[in-house]
Amino acid sequence: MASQRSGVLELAVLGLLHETPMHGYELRKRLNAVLGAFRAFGYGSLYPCLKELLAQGMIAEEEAPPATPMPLSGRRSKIVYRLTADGKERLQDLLSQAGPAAWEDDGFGVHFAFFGQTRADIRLRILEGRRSRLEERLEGVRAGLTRTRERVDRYTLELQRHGLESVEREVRWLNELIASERQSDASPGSPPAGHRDDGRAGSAG
Amino acid sequence: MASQRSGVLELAVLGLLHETPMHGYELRKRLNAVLGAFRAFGYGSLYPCLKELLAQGMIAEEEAPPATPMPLSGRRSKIVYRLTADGKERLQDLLSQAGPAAWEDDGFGVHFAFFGQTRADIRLRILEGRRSRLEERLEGVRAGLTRTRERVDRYTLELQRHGLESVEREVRWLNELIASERQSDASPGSPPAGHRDDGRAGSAG
DNA sequence: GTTAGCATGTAAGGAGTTACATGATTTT
DNA sequence: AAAATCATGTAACTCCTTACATGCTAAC
Repeated sequence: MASQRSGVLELAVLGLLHETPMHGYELRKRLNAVLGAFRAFGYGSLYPCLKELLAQGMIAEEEAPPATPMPLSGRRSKIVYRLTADGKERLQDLLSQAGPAAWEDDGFGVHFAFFGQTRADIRLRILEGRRSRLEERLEGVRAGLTRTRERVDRYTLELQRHGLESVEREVRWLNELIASERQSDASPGSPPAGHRDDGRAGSAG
Repeated sequence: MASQRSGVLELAVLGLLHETPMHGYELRKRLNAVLGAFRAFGYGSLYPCLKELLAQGMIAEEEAPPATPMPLSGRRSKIVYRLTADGKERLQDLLSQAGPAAWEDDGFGVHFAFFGQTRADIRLRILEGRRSRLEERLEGVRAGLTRTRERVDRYTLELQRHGLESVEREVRWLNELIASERQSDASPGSPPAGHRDDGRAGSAG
């Protein structure tokens, strides 16, 4: 066990491999297509992560289908990974945690990306958690702004302005999402997203 | 010499102390007022940084003015730091580097915050560097989007959409800034004071 | 007289990052 | 056959985070 690598990468890898088996290089491209706007990972991060997930038994090398052209000898050039049962369990476990890790800057994007696999109540908690996190941040910055008796130069000010605006934007976005979530939650006739909403969590508040 | 701590914090601390001497606690508040929309630092990051900058001679403990109420004995409860000559030099050095460190996600905010201390040509290079960085990112994500023959669920899609929009927004912001920089650069008579007014077309949304 | 905020720190560790190294496969 | 891209990895490092620890000072 030892290193519990509970970072963004692990979740992202498990989540992507849950959709379909892949090899590392492809994984990285998908990774940067999905999360690319927020963060990027290099191979130096990915391969060690794969190595460890493999050691933990969360993923396994997929045996190549016999139809594929064997390179030459027994050595295959691509290593296709798939999620094991343990890996699926771990993924579900990670996606069920509605804590700071899920709504801080680092984690939010990845968690959101796999909301399709996440229970509706957890989704809501994460969205609300992030929103209040951002609102705290707004307050903090605004407090610093109003208390500005120091002469702040125009760049510092412009940065704060732009920062505030971005955060406000995200809050509005979250508001829409939360409203949308509540709506689909309240109407049992229409399923929330694309596929399955397994285990209903009783009633809403 | 040894550890050269050339991270975000160092620059931020040097930059803030250049404006006015402060003690650690206050420094952290200013830090999170200025950069709070992008990132936050705890005391566990700040104090070690101060310690090292002190050891390097970049900052020094300010001697308290005799008028202040001495606590009891020689022990003072607040430690006010000021920038030394070496520190100012180091700050200028850091602010003169128009490289990836200045336009990647981590560094850009801090560098921008202290543009007031930065040479005009460096400012422009950093702004343009960041813009092309973001444009690369846009291309990467868009490439992943168009090549989406896989069924992506609506959350992944919504995340990409929101991410793209945010990045596009920042690009537009950078465009305005760059235009503004070029303008003030070209007109030596008028200082770059006036912050952008509206009146421009386009930004409906 | 006790909470809340001010103020300063340390020890241990994590989650990637950077730079390097190598070979296969496809395109030009 | 050269160049680009695909594909996989390692070693060393770093900047910061988390959790902990302490005491002073103002407010209620």
